[in-house]
Amino acid sequence: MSVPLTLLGLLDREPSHGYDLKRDYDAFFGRTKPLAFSQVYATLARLARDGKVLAGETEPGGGPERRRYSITDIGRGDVEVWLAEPIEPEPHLQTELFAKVMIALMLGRSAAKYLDAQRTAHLSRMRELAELRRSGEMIDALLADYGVFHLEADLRWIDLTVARLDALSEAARS
Amino acid sequence: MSVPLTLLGLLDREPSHGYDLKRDYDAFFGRTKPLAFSQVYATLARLARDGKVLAGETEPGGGPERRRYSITDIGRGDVEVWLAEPIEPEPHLQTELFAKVMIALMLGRSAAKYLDAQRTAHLSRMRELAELRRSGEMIDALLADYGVFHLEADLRWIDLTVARLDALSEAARS
DNA sequence: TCGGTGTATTCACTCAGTCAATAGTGACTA
DNA sequence: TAGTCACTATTGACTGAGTGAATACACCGA
Repeated sequence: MSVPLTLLGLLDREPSHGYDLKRDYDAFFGRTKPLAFSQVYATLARLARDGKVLAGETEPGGGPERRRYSITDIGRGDVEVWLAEPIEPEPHLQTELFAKVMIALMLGRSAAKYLDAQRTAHLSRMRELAELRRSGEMIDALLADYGVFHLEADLRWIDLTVARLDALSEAARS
Repeated sequence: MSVPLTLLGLLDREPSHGYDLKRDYDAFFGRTKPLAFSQVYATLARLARDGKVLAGETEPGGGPERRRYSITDIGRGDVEVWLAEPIEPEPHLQTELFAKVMIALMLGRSAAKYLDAQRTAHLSRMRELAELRRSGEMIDALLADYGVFHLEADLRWIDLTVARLDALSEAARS
């Protein structure tokens, strides 16, 4: 997901404190998996070290001391590049699904049984996402769509793989 | 991908050396992104520390010293559980695509332009995978199918998102 | 005998991420 | 009014994943 660049992007709107940054991140990108505070500060420290953000002095005020972070020109350049370049589309073809099937076949376990269980789990998750899509805000709906599309992709692949299991188990023995 | 469990799975076939393990891993799972030797040994060290593999003594022989690793009952149990349990289907709905679109909208950049570039990159990658599918072995074909299905899923989502860009930019400003 | 190639492992290091600790303020409450 | 709870805000110590460079032996060909 590139947490550093997402935080940098948020800081490109306006300078902010680690605490607020965490809240913003969660609101937009961390709905299902919120960012830990400690990770925000760890990331900010690395960004500051690399000259991409500037850490202000600690300023006392109503409450504990806080530190204002602002983006630098270098950081702004990074965001620019990041937004201009498309991400690598499926570069590695690496997948846990495939790994489990192969290892199962190598060890003489039933890959079909595993794939069946996986299909069930996928279908159940699809129902969850359908519900989220119906009940949530617009952003949730969009993310749910993303999930559903990829679950469907997995399901297609699972069916294909079940059909090719014999040939695959051949390959696993080599 | 869970490198530890994949290595453990390979070791569940028969004891092996780090070097050979790396070769096996690459042949089956690292076609596009091979595992570094150093990562194999680092992972094996952690597995040994946790009692999941047993590191043999260094044995001199024809060539440099080598160390034979074998799986333990604990390790075997882990593999069993791993193979029995389905993976979490799209649990986090976290995606770089979405992050870039949102950040672009927040900063007043053209998300449409980015999505267009991304679509082009995806289509080009699909042609690559079609070629791999045609020319490669059976395993490559299966992995290519996986990639193609997920690229199609992304493309559907990209189209959907382009259509909703106005509403989204509303949400990005909140 | 010199250098290259293949085998085999280790070391030192960075990045990502987690958990626990610390510390100030304000509000409620026994 | 002392206690503690909740909220704001950051730091520190640590683990796991992953990388690049270094080391070392054996064999082979020029």
